[in-house]
Amino acid sequence: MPELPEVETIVRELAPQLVGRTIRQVTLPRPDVLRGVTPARLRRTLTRGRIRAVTRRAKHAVFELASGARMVIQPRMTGSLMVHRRALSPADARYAVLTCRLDNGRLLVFRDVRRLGTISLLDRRGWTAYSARLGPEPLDAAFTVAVFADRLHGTRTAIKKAIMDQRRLVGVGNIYANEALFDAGIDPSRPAGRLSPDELTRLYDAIRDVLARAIASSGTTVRDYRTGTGAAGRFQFELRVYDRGGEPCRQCGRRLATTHAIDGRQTTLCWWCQR
DNA sequence: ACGAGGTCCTGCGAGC
DNA sequence: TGCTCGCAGGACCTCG
Repeated sequence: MPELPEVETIVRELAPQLVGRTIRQVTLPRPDVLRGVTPARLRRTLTRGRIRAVTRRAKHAVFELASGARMVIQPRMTGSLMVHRRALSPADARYAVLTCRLDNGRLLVFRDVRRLGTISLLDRRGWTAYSARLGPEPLDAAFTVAVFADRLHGTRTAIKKAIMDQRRLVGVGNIYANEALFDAGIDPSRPAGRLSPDELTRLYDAIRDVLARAIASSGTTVRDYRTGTGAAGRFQFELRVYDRGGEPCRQCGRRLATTHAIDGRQTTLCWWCQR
């Protein structure tokens, strides 16, 4: 599932192939993924649009056009973004949600099997408002441990749920929440506002470290995720807890436990190392 | 203000 | 073997 490192990887690979290109033709076989924009308006805005930048905000890929319009794509669970050199295979075409034919003949394709992903279209003002509703970027220099502590202050929500709340900080989903809490040695069910300054610092460091290491490995492929060139990520080989329920803890050797007690999401932890 | 739970969506694996 | 059922889960919604 694309979280911050996966979307960052996708965007870094797509940008050199897309920036400066003009969109010639748009096909939208699955318009139910659109949010706040009609198929006609998206087509009209994209067609003949020149791509000025491809960036990431939170877990979203942002395609900025010369007109100032931004198409924001959230891959969510099973979404992928790729540039194809030739016509799509039947398997790709089956799940294609949006296809943009470029002036060099290549195809930018948003593919999403489950279609929990979304596409929206924002003008400058809409983008400012959209971005303002999201929390700070955890890898930005402005995101200090003091900012992190402030974002968690006073809430009794489980710390795992809190760090996945995109209004508090962005980019952390289920995989990296599990990993960061293990790395920091913190029980995921602890009330967020009750963490000691030392625990907050450890978790802050763990979040930034795991995200940076995952970017260096081009993300985590457990099932569906592919990079912008179609390759699998490599961080699944570095995972310490996620998807490892029942297996031995890499730190103490005890059996890792999986629960669904926090927000109904799969949580894997070591009861010994995360007390 | 916050927490709990429902909704979207479809492939896959468990179980009978 | 072939079927049904429930799970995977990020963001957004409503209800209490």
